[in-house]
Amino acid sequence: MNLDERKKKILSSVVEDYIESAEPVGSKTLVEKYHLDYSSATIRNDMKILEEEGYLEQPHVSAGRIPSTKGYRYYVDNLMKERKLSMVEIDYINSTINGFGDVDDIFEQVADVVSKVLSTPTVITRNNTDTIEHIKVVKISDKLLLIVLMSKNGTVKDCIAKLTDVVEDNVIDQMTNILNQNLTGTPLKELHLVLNNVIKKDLKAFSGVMEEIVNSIKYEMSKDLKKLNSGVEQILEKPEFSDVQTIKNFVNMISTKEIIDSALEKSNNNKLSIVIGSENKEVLLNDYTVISLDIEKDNKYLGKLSVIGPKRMNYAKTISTLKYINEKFNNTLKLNKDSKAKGDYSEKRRD
Amino acid sequence: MNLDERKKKILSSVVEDYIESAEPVGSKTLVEKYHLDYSSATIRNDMKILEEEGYLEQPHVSAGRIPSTKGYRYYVDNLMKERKLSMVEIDYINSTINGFGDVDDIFEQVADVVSKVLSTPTVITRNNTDTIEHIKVVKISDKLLLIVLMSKNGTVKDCIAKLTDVVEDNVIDQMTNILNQNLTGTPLKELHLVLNNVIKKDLKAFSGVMEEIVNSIKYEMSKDLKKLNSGVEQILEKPEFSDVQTIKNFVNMISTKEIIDSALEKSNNNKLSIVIGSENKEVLLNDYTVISLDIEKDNKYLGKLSVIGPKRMNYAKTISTLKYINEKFNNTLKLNKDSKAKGDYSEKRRD
DNA sequence: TTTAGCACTTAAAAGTATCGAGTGCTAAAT
DNA sequence: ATTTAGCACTCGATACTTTTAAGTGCTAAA
Repeated sequence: MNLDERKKKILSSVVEDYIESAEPVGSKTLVEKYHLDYSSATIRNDMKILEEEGYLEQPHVSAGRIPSTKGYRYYVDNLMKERKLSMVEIDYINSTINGFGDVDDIFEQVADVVSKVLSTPTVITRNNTDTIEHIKVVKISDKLLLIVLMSKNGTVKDCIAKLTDVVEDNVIDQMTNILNQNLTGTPLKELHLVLNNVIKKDLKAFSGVMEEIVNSIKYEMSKDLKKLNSGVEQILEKPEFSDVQTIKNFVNMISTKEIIDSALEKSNNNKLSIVIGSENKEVLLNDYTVISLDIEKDNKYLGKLSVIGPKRMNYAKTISTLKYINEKFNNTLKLNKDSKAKGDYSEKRRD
Repeated sequence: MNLDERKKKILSSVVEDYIESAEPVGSKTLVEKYHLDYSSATIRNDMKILEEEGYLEQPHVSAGRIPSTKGYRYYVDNLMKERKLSMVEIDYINSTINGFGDVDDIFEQVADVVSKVLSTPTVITRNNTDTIEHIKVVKISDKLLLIVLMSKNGTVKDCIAKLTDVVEDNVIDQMTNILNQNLTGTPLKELHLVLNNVIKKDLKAFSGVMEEIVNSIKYEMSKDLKKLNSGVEQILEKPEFSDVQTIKNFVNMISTKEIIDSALEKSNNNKLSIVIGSENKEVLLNDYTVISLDIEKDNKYLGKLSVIGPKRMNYAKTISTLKYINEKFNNTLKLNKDSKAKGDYSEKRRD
């Protein structure tokens, strides 16, 4: 596992050249483009050793070398240099994320920007360890209720329940109380289960009304938290997508919820997770790399931002972009709720 | 423009065979597969005339014929037979559209189903002639307001405004009144203009608070009303997408907002609009057909549902699917608001 | 340990040959 | 006047062959 300096230089040059050119890298290229003060024959010998050790691969005998998964991994863990974002990139990010809307909206904006800066598809996943903090029911008209769900980490979700009959105001207040008593502290993930219990316990008292509300909440929560933010147009321009089958597989892969789920699952235990090529459990992802960063604000987990691209992606740029976004969340973005607002609900309800 | 019976039969057979097979149709195929009681030579003569008249095209001299835009147009206007949806299709549609959520949600479900049934991308556009009927501002916590916009046709939209300072309840009531006085009846399309005026007139009185609210509303309204509901995976399996350039162009086209806008604009004056190939103003759409249907309920325009596919799409099936959806809106789906609820706002406001 | 030199391998590009589906036209048949 | 059999012709598609060039691995010398 310990490579001498020259081999390290060769490996990192191969990785970087291949990331840039998408062409297998030959010994001559290395000598000329990178400043390796050795002859091409020497480099060739080293490359052969690097191949035998599993860091490089050769598409065919008369081609240059490309990095293997192990090669990328070594590069990412040991050789990669940090890359600062350029002012242009920073300006672009800052001017596009305006901070309007709820946390979901902002996440969507972020994913959009990231996919543009990196020319690669971006997946966002929102917080799923969050819990319900408070529920509010607002009567919009006689047969229309707006249900607002506020979570501990500051997300606000709302949905509309259509009633079949007119309901008295005090009934709504009673129901709101029931919902709050039963649901406060419930993880969003488990909300549907708890709601089933609520129905069983209290349905009789309020007949169809509660059922409507519960159904609406369930539907709202079932809407997919994972969104794929395009960038597909852009990735298709990359040279690895020059044959029809690759494109089809990629488009299929990226539209298959299960695959995206599996990709994101793997990264659960690390703040910054990099899963390269065949390190992905899912076979269809074996030619791709998934980089995810947990987005946090004030030590609260807001969600995961993931980038899916070819193995040959710009690792340094991707990572620094994600980190910058996380920084931005902590330093400049104000979110829906600041900590001082906590606990206000019970005292000052107006409805 | 008047074709004799035999030529009509030939044209419709060419169109239908080509829709099915995606291969240029030759005279022999026509004689054998369709029951044309003439020799292939006779058919060839007629095909030549149909080509001279512009209904058919020949990719190259030793190939069969494919329909031209004019040919498809004649087929759609004069020859196409109505096609009833199969029970399987109807069941699938009915079981997938559950009617939960607001009108936007239902439209999204519908687009999803349609793209699956037709194996082709579907675009939905929501109502943009609708007007504001009533605005409600709900205080969620000290520094968080929920603004609910109700439109005349029953859409409910809402957004969240984050305040920098705590605001008194009566101030919120005053602001709500101002908003309602100024905005009731405003077309959603023009909302941002009117909001600018509101800021100018009333900003001084309520400083930053109103600005926050107005910005939130603006942002919410600026979110794209047009959504592209995938189906891209499926369309790529069709034989016209067998070369990389076609796929890239298509993916680019379909991700370009301006192109989609232009496609939908054209259909503005008809309930059912069919724009075939080169009839599309936008050059990039010249190989595609856009079919749109205005969705209405109780004579209220809810939005437009559009399907984008290759010229070689199943016109009859597409049209009958769209019509079935419209019917479904009228017969079985209940929406947020029924007409009786109208006018309730002013009398019974609880806030 | 490094390097010059060279034979060798192979994918990709360019060129060539063959095949066959489908045509248009002519002349004969209805 | 209309229809049809017959046939030469065209041209894309497919398969096969040749050429080219990039890059290697090995050997022997520095």
